[in-house]
Amino acid sequence: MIVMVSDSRSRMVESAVILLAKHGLQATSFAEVLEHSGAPRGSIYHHFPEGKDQLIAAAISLAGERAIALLDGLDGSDAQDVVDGFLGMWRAVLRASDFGAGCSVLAVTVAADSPPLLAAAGEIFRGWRERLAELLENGGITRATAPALATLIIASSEGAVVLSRAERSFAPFDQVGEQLRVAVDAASRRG
Amino acid sequence: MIVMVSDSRSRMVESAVILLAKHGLQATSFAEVLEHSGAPRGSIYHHFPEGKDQLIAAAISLAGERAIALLDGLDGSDAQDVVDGFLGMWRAVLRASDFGAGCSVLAVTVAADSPPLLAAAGEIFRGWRERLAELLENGGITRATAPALATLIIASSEGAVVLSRAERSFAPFDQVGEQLRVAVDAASRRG
DNA sequence: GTCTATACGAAGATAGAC
DNA sequence: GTCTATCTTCGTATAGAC
Repeated sequence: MIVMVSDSRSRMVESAVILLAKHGLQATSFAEVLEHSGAPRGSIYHHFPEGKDQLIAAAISLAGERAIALLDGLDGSDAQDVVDGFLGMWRAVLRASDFGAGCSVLAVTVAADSPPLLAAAGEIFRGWRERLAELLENGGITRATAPALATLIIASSEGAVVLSRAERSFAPFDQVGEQLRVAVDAASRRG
Repeated sequence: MIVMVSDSRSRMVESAVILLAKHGLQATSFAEVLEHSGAPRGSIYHHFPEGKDQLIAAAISLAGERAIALLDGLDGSDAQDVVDGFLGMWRAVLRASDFGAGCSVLAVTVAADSPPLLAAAGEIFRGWRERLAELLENGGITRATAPALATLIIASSEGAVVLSRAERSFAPFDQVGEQLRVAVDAASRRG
């Protein structure tokens, strides 16, 4: 039997990830997090003595680790399959939320008022870029191209999710996916 | 002598664009806008009787038109120069703000709580995509490729600005620029 | 067009009991 | 670990004078 060290804490972090992705940083208030998670009121500053920033940092850290875990599962695949897997994750987010959700790390980046929180977001993005570059290299892309191609894939995925949310249509997202496949194919041939 | 129909109104809209790009939607409060613009307190609901949403809609509309005007100035250029011009605009935003500002339309998209405001953001993005596609076509890209390539350029620029803000470095932005140039070059050759 | 005053709610945060 | 009560600040919005 596994001991539940702190169930309400993890439920709050989980809810914060979802609320950040849907409504942004300022709208992810303690009141919203408590309602969404069902966690008890009195446990906020017990679990997060440093306040909201600590909760948000934990949330984007979790979101960051989940994306890394997804990437890990794609290691060893052909570069094209790696890209498809990564895009598939974001497509699922758009579909499951009916264009109502995006990336929690991006939401924090564009609204953060605290330098440490912004730096945390930057570290997460950098981790994604580096891990994806490794996977692309393992999938047949040259070492000279993989880092920049990885950054293109992450930047354009993030942007595509925003465009599709705003337009409430998969059209922008799928156009980006199509062009990324062309780019990866060309890079694979060059490699 | 030109009549100043409403100077404080346009100053408020101008300030809202800047504050949205720097601090996001919720942080773009009337108090901040008034302080930044120097507009008088009593004129808020005179100029914007529908409240904050009306101010924000005017702000992203202005930002949208400015980007269109920049694109218009690039019409007739080679596709590669069009892309360089578009990227140059975003690079200037990052540089002038020391990585403190991004895209006001993106900021609204990820934090909007009002469907009309989200739809307004979507229309702006769609307008950019369509105009850029025209320019690419005029610059030598085939009609079959131009729309999707335009969307890739806009999505990846938006994402690259976010990554560079978070990492406080031009590295992600410049990697994306490099890869976009490769993609546009390849598309030009195919055309 | 601009002013002051004010209502009202929500936000983050703290104190002290249990 | 969780509760209630409370404080302070800030947000949007309205009313009515000038």
